[in-house]
Amino acid sequence: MTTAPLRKDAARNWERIVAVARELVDEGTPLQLNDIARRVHMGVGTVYRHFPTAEALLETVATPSLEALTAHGEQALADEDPKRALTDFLTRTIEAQVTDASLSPVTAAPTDALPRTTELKQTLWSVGGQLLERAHDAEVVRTDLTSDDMVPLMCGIAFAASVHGSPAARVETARRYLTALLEGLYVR
Amino acid sequence: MTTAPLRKDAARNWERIVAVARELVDEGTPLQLNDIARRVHMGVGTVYRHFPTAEALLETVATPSLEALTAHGEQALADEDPKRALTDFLTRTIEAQVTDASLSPVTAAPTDALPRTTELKQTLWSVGGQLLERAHDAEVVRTDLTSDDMVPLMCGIAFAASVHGSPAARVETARRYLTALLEGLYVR
Amino acid sequence: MTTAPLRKDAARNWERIVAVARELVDEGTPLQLNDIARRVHMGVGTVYRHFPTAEALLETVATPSLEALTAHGEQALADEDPKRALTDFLTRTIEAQVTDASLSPVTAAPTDALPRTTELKQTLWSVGGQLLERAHDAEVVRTDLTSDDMVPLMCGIAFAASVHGSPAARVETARRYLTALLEGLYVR
Amino acid sequence: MTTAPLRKDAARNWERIVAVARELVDEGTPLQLNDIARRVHMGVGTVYRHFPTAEALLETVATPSLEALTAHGEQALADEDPKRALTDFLTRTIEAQVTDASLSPVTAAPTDALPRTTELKQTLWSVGGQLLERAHDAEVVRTDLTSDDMVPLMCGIAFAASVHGSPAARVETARRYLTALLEGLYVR
DNA sequence: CATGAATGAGCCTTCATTCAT
DNA sequence: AATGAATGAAGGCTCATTCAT
Repeated sequence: MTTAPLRKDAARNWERIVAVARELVDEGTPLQLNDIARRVHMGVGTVYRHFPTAEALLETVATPSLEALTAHGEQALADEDPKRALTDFLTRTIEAQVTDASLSPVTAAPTDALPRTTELKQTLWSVGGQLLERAHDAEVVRTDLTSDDMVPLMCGIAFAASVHGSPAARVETARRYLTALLEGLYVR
Repeated sequence: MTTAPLRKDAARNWERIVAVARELVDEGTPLQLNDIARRVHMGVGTVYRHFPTAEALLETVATPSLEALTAHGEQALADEDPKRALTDFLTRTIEAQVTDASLSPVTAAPTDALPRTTELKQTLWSVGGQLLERAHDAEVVRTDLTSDDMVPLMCGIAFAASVHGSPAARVETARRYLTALLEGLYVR
Repeated sequence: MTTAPLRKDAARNWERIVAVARELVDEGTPLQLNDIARRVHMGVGTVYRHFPTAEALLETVATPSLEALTAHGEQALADEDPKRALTDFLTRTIEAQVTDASLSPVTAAPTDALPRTTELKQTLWSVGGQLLERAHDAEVVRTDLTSDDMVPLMCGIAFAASVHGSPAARVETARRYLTALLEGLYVR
Repeated sequence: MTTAPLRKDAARNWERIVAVARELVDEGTPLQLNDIARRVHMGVGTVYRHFPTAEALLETVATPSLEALTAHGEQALADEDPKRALTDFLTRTIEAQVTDASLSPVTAAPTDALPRTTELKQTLWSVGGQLLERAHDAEVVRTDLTSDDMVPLMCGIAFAASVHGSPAARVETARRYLTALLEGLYVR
């Protein structure tokens, strides 16, 4: 589904690489294609064929989360309460960022390795922008923050939660920070 | 003034190393002791003698900013208006973080290379904590954020401002983000 | 034949590295992987791929001698004369130690880099132990030296022969020292 | 007493350097003049002035032991029993070698840094040679080992005792090895 | 004499990437 | 397609020795 339909064995290889990369991301190990090749018992060349750079692999690992976020965002657009819609969306975004270590670098990167990533990120920004705009229009949020600020702020909160916190407490911490920010964001 | 009085020539070398390191930090180049030795035309050993690790050098570069922040914080403690004191302190902190690239890593690091750094960071946390506590007591801020959250939040805002923003606009962006956060923080 | 069947070109490289290492050992030069890479005109990485540490390379160089000693030891076990068997074995061991500079460090090392080395050393100790035990049983040797003393004593004699002797005379010297020791060892 | 009478403070420095070097030798730390300078709180230059090389310092550390051995040897020459005299001398030598880590390298070194060392070593060889010769004349030892073999054999035994043995057991082990060797040496 | 800053060769090791098989 | 050997630049760090102060 990435580009061209892969042969069955090639597809299996692709899956195994991504699966192992996912594990590495989860345990905080940096992705090194050599390392991964060893772990999946393939030649480096094979790994390079599937993923020309470590970034491409990382983005592939992040893709499901990005897709899920996008889907949620689109559902939120269907919510008739603009404030709730925005809050839900941002909460999910933050939770995902804090939970999935592949998201922060991919989200914050100024440039992407895969077109699919660019596409997803744009959709996400767009959805976020629309949600914010609706909230603006409904006069439930202040107007000095724009849709361009959504991504940085979410990254910032995720980052804040990762400073000095046990990984276990991160989700809770991030929620608190988001709450504080939202309190500031909402018109009262 | 750092530890022991250096000989005049050694002091000059120390200065040159720190100066070059400062430039590298400003242009976003990672500090590498070998690299620095080449740039200042000294043997690696000389650089290693002055700064046993890259972290020690980075902290040395960051020290003046940390000292300035501490000084400002202590002035803020003298302000009789708790809200203004806190706002001023946080604003300065954020401006410094965004302006001086050496601050973020040093601030966020769980462990320090130099005792002086530890000392300054502790003072800074302490001052921030006191300012927040006063604001609490004066009932001008919400109580669900504690002094332990100050540092992460400041780091988060600085990080947020560095995502997707031209360096030029960063100070302004960071101020806006801080304002939003403060709006959420302040009791209304 | 070491671990996995290597590709032809890789095998050739392996051979060249070991050959050069052999020369260096013979001329008393310490093994340094960088140095070897330069001498065999390969990238450092290639040498590191084949031999992760200098110890691993040294043990590889020593392996043939260890194998030969083991084989001789097993032949000696077939000798019906316990005294002659022990004498032959120790004589060969000493000659090898004095002749091949890779043996002493590998033999004396408390820990090994390659499993094969551990295996060979254990076999060797075991064979030596059995030969000594037989001699004990036949009451041809004193009982205050045990099989645990064989290795140290052989190392000691080899070391003694290397003190103050021209390399040329070492084998002869070592034989004389072994003779003296055996005279003391044998019951009379 | 080394070369020229030192000024009082210089003498004190000399003593401190040697004392620290002694400790390092005892704990198995290699002698590095930089390291020592730091430990005795002197400039490297000062240490270098007193001891131009690490070898010179090591020999200085070893000197008292060498002197003691020499003295004992000369006493042994006064013993009218040639066998006992030789045995005593060799026993003491081995015990010293095993006990004092500075002796082995100095004894085994083909060349010396200090004239005093050369002198002491020669005396020691000479005394050992005389003791052996007397034993020869009294027909209590075999004649295929000569005085030139004394030093290597003592070094070898000390080395053997240091292979695979807990430091605590070394003296005892070395004594056993010496006994075995002497049994082979003595005419029966 | 004492000091200790400076030197820089030299060793170790890693890793992204290429390319022959 | 797959393999994995080879590459070598790059970075890290140590330490014996010199020499300006």
